[in-house]
Amino acid sequence: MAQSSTPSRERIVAGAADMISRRGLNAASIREVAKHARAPLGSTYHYFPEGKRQLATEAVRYAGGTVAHILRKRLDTGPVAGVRAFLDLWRGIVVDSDFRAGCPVLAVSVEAPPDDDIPQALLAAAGAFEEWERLLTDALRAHGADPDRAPALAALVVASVEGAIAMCRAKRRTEPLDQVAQQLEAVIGAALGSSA
Amino acid sequence: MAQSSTPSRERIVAGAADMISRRGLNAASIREVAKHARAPLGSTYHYFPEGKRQLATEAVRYAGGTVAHILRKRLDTGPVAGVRAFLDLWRGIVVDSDFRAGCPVLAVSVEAPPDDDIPQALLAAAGAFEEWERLLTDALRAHGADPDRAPALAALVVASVEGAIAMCRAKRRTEPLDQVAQQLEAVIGAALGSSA
DNA sequence: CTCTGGCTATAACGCTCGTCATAGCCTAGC
DNA sequence: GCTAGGCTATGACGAGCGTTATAGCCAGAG
Repeated sequence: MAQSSTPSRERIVAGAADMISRRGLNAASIREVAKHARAPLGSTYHYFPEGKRQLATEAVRYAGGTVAHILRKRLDTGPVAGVRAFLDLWRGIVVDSDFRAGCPVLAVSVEAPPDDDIPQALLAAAGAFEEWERLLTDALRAHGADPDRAPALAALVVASVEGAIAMCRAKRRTEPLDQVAQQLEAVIGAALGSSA
Repeated sequence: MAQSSTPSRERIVAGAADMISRRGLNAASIREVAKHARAPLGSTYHYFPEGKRQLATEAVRYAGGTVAHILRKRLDTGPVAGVRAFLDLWRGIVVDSDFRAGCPVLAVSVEAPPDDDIPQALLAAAGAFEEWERLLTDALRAHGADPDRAPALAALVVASVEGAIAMCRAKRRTEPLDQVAQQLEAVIGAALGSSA
């Protein structure tokens, strides 16, 4: 009995999310994830019997949930503050890793399964995007944005931030995230100012 | 002597770009690329003696150049038309492939090399992004946008389109690209209307 | 103290990968 | 016709992958 209470499992998931965000889904091997989390390889298949499919899915859900949590907290102060926190979060990850880490949700979304082997992780990625968009949409509406335009505006925010993360990695510069931050702030400010 | 004149080489590069955009950089194996281009595996190393590094780099450059060419043509009609063409191009690729293909430049930007093995392809990706941004910036400036704001606006366009491509793949829906298209059109329209 | 069961350790399986080497084809130039 | 050289064909190499199986450890329940 005695059901573990291990931090092992969570460490593996978090490590997998980090690894995926750096190397991509395919190059993030289970062996490396286990070593990086100081867990034996056997434990990986003990905690995640469905193998890499399950591990990748949980890693995406974990990352999506973490970001959503931060987003939820900061959006209380208003959409502009929330978007700023969203951007700063990713900026920090990119800079702290010296442009080696990115967004695991994006990484999974870009690498398709061979045929349709790992659609589970893709579903989790879609879920993460949708949750972020939903949070942003609600905040925009609550602060006077046109309710009909809010979802598209939220999609613009998520899409541009994800794209900017990739661009920062390629350029090894934070310029894209900074430019996107600046423009998004202007756009959202205008959208809140002129509510119908 | 007789230097080939083969379409083989270009077919391999184009096929590699397509494969990378579907499976990602790591999962796009040279064997599969060769088979998909109906070229023997040996030829791959004949044409690209530096191996996968070189092939990936040329594939990114090829894709970047193709998009830039289309962008250049359509931006003559104005930034709004150019952005629309940019979005429609990617929308077509995503839809025609049944949400299996994406942007090879994005794929390369998301998957880092193990240590710093393939920075060449990353450099090519950065170059592609920069060329697209430059074309958009010039068109925005030429049509009355604030010259200081134009580069950031161009970055927003590229980032949001790239992010939307990934989101469409995850959701298996074109909604993100459509929402981004709609919002970008509004933002650009406003930026052109109110030039300082 | 015993024993149960969650976790670990270790080794192996088949497969695919990137890369290289070598021998052969087959056209274009003399 | 013959020869040279761009391209092809074939097969092998070591390494890493995901996955599985089996035996062993070791805390905690009885």
